[in-house]
This record gives sequence, structure tokens and C-alpha cells, in this order.
Amino acid sequence: MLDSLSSALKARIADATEATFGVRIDDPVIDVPRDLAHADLACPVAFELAKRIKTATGAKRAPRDLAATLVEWLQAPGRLPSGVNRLEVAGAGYVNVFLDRASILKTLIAGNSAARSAGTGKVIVEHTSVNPNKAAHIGHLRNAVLGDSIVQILRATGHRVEIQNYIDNTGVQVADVVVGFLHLEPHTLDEIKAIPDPFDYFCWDLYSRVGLWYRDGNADGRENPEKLAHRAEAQHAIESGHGPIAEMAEYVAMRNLEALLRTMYRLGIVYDVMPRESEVLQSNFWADAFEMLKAAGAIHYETEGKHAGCWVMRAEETESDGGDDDFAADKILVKSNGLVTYAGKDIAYHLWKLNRIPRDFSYRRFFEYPDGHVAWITTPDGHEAEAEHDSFGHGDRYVNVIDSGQSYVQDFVKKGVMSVANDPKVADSTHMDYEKVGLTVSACDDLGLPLSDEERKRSFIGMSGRKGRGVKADDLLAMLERNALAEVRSRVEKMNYPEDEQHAIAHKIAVGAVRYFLLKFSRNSVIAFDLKDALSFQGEAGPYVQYSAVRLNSIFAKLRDDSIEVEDPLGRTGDERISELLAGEENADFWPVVYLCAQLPETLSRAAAALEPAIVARYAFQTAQLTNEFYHRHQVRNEANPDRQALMIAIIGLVQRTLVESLAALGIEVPERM
RNA sequence: GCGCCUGUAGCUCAGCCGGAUAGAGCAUCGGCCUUCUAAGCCGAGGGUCGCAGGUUCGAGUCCUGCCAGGCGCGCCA
Repeated sequence: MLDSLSSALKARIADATEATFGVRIDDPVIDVPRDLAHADLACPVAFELAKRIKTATGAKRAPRDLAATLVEWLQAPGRLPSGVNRLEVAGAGYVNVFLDRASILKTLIAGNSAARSAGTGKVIVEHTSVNPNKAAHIGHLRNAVLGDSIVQILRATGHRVEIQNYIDNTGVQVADVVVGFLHLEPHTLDEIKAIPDPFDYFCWDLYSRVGLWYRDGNADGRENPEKLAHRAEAQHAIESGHGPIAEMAEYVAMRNLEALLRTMYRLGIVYDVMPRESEVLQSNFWADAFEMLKAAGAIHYETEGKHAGCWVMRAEETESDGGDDDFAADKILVKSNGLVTYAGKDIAYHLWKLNRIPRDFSYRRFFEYPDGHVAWITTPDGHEAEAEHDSFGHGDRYVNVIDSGQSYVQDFVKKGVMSVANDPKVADSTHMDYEKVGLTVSACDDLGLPLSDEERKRSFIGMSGRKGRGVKADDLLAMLERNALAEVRSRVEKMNYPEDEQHAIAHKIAVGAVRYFLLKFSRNSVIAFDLKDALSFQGEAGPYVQYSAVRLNSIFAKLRDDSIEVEDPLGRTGDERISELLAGEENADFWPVVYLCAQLPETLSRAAAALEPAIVARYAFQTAQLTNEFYHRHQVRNEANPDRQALMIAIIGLVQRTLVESLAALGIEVPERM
């Protein structure tokens, strides 16, 4: 509602500049001032106007005088948009705007969540995409949490979303674990099947041992070519899709995937469909994509130079490409031996996402969530499931949550896709890149991970699956749940929680803590994971925000005990009375809370446009801060003045809803009590 | 060599299209629980916004150069 109000206001101000000075300033800047005591909105248009007048006529005019003229024009009857109360000139020439606070409050409480702009088409969000060969660590968690949160934010802003998790079941990483099972610690398939859970933990260790084994036991040593031959052998066998090695790989990958889905579900993260690399390879998607790319002139066959015999996509021409023998900017899509590279496969996959390839996968049910939702997976044969699944793919645009290390390749993927599917909707597709999660030195010490002296000097330590260095997602969650449970139990006397509720609360708190921790940093910030910070429930943390909402819950519980009307608190209070109360000195801190709540829709839109959940995280925290302040300063239950009490109830109702909605956009639930 | 990202309080980070006195959390120090949950609230100290120029009525924000750090540039995925 505020955005429509401010765009109406902008239009009137533009009219004003034209009517009074004959200079139309379209889309003037309107800010929310730092100090709401000054105004609700501030517009520095007079400064811009002074400049324009000066360049046009040479006349130097004082911005303050210009502002006064604009205000005079705007305040003539019928010119201000509804919701705006009055204007004022301030400072060196600001036009300050005061809103009709009572009517805004009433509109907000009525809560007709303004027509969510539907019909923007279907967005395919790809996230997680963890190699299915070991347990997930917190770096994978950042990906999944960012992805899942952007899904919630897109949905909250009216988009249709499909969640895809790409499974690289034929890559080197799976092959390495298979090598471990074949050569390092020989297991038959039946023996592998007999390995007890957590299987993904077993593979985590095995994978890092294989990494060491390739290097003959020296982590910084050279890879032993004889041992590497086993990797190549396994890869070939896996790619062929037949035989005992392929069968073993299939089992290992799918069991790890299942573990991954369970881990992610603990955080409330679910998927719609999981295309596997094996099917992308086998289903001739590339053959189609290849023809399209050739027809579009996007790729070239090199007959000479270092890429002779390859099909490449050329990088942008640079003025001078002299002397960079070591670095070739062009991207190879088809190798000289005829095999397709990752970039090529990814282009084909993305053309399928956008319905540009006239083929589809076969699917089967892979994982059923407790609420009945099903995560589907692709299958090699078309007979297994003639399914009651949704129509997958058919997206209008895609969002790929992939770490920023892959920007280079992702740029080529986008370029390739655009060469075939040149459509403004597709053009909005993007690589939602983010920086890595590293470990602080102190976190490594806490976790007992050994570091070299060299590494100790660094500001953070990169995680490494190959070295088995990282914090497993399940371990982190377990630590958080343990801490949260202790915290809950410390209140058991006062709150009288039954045992099962204690666990349910602790779980929600733990999830709130991890998710918030991973979302509060903007995407391009490297997170140096510090155990103490991540485990904190205080300050700028998920549980702080949850707690602020829970405190409001508890006010409502008490009010109901007292049989005080909470459903329609302002039902019998007139607008004038509300305005009067909001304007009162003793209620000066009511309006900032209400006004912040009014900014939720724009905040979500901004986050959706920027693909930046941190914007919502910060907003939720800010709202929680004001909530706790309000809670501390005002006793709703003991308020003697019925009008004032009604107003306070209305406000905390609005705030409570705002907290719940903003946290929901981050995938965080608010427990009834905690 | 080329490209991208980052540099703001002791630490970790916000700061949206350039706008009024640069903010938060943590840490430190000092207050506040017989009153709706102290996972909280209030207060104090702490800043050459990497450096130097430029654009502008106005620059943490835009431009140029430099310095420092990270990442990427493979017939790997």
C-alpha cells in the first residue's frame, strides 16, 4: 500500500513541478527519513528543480523557496493523494510529507494483502545440487537455505515457482567414493547396503580417505597416476550405466541423496523434481541443443589453434588478446573426442527448463514428505511411472543458486540459452551467486580440525570435502537443538511445557538460528563460520526475532484469559480518536512500529527483485527490535484507558502478523511459546 | 595477463534510485526481573567509511587512478 501511495505522490509532485515552474521532474526521489519525528516521507525534489532551472534559464533559485511553491500548489484542495495528510518545507528545501496515520493503520489491520502481482509466469529455482557422495556441510546449507528462502519470497510476491535440485550422479565425486569401496576398503554391494546409517557420514570419511590415498597419504603431495586410473575406470563404468560398478554407484548416489533430503527436510526444505545428469546425458537433450546452437550461430568448430577439433562458444571480443596463451577465454562445449562438457550439458538442461527442447524426462517418486508432498526424480526408462506428477519444466525464467566460483561458466550458459531462446522473460533468468562459507580458525580449533601454520594466518579456512574438513549440517543442527533444549528447559518451571512440546520448540529454535545465521549476510559476503556466533540465540539472531513474536503471543493469551476483545480491537474506535492517540506525546513510539509493518510488501518485492533474502532478514530483525522495545515500554494488559488499550492490541496484532510473515519468507516458523 | 567481488567501530556486518546528525549485533563497562517470558530493555565508550583525485547544492554511495585481500579464467564437473 505504501508503494502505491508513494507512486501516486510522485506523480503529483511531477505535476507540481510542471505546473509551477514548467519543468517536469518525473519520478522524483522520495525517502523514508531516518527520524520519523521529522516526517513520514521526505522529498528532495526542490534541489533537483533548482539545478534544472539554473541550467535552463541561468537563474539561481533557492531550493527552499521552490519547495514552498510546490507545497502551496500541492496543498490546494483535491491535489494530495489519499493517505497523505499534509506537507511541510524543512531544512534547506526538503518537502516533508505527513501521512494520515489512522487510515494507514486501519488499512493495514484490515490486512487485504494488496493484490499480489500474479501472472508473472513460472520461475524455476534450482538450488542445493549437492554431489550425492557424502553428507552435506554448512556450505551446502547456505546454498539450500538461500534457495529455499528465495522460493518463499518469490511466492510471497505472487510468483509461481518450481524447485529443482540437480543431481550429478555420474561425476568424479561419486566415482571417488566408489573407488573407495572397490580398492581402498573393498565392499560388495550387499556389504555396502548393510552399512548402518548415517551412511552419508560413512561416505564423508571414505571420500576424504580416498583423496588422501590418491596422493599416497600426503595431503599436499602429487596424485599417483596408477591410483587415478581407478577413478577413470570407475567413471567410464558409471557413464555406461551397466554392470556392477554402475550398480554400486547408483546405490551409493541414491542413498546419499536420500540422506540429503532428510537433512534438508529437517530445515523445512523440500524439492519438486530432481533431474539427474545420467538422464540428461542419455536422453539426447544435448543432441537437440547442439543443433539449435549451431543454427543460431552461437558455437563454432575450431579447425586450428589449441582448440582444434572442438566446438566452442566464443567469449566477447576484446581489443587485444595478445600474449595470454595460458588463459583462453573461449568455452569448449564439445571436446575434440566428441564428448560434451559440463557447460554444454547445462545449456541443454536449461533449454529444457524453459521448454525449448521438445522432449521430457521420465519420472518416478523418490521421496515423500510427511505432508504428502513428493520429490520426483528422473529415471532412465519411460515405463516406470506414468505419473500423476505436475508438468515439470515449462518455465518462463530460471534462477540458479550456485556459488560465485561458477560465474564464468554460468555466463556462458546464459549466453547459450539466450542465443536460442531470445525472449525478454528468459532474459530475466539469472545466476543467483553467493560467496562461500569458510571456517574461522577458532571454529577449527573448537571442532578439533588440524591446521597448518600457514592456514592459521588466514582470516578464514575454506571447507574441503576432499580433506574432510567442514561442519556437517546434521551436526550443526544437533548442537543447536541441544542448546535450544537446555534453554527451553531452563524455563520449564515457569512455562510448564510438556516433554514433546519442549522438543518441538527446541527444533524450531534451532532451525530459526541456522537459517537466520546463513541469511543475515548478503550473498556476496564470505561467511567466516564462527561456532559461537552461529550458536547464539541473542542479538541479531533468528531466535531473537522468534522470541519477540512469542512475547506478543503471550500477551494475547493473557488478554484472552481476561476476556478482553482481541479480534477486532478498533471496531468501536473512530478514526479521529485513533489519530488523536497516535499523535499523543505518550504514544510517540506507536507509529514507528506501525509504519515499519507497512513496509513489509515493498521489502519483499525488493528482496525478490534483488534475489536477496538478507533484505528480509534485516527487516525482520528491525521489526523485532521495535517489538521488544514496545513490549518493554507498554503494558497492554494493564492499560486502563480502553481506547488506548484497543489501539495497542491492534498494533501488536499487526506486528505479530508482520513478524510471522517476514520470518516465513525466510523459512522460519514462530512457535506458539518458547 | 584479463575478468568479477570485497575494503565502513576492537570483531562480524547493514547502509536500497546520491539526500538531513554514518547504523546494528558481538565484545567491554554500568544500570533494570513481586508487574503480559530478562532468548529481553536502557545507558556509556568506540569511526580519516582503504588512499588520492574528480563530478555535484550535497559523496560511505557515482567516475578515474592507486594500495590491500578473495575468487575465477581446465578438451573437470
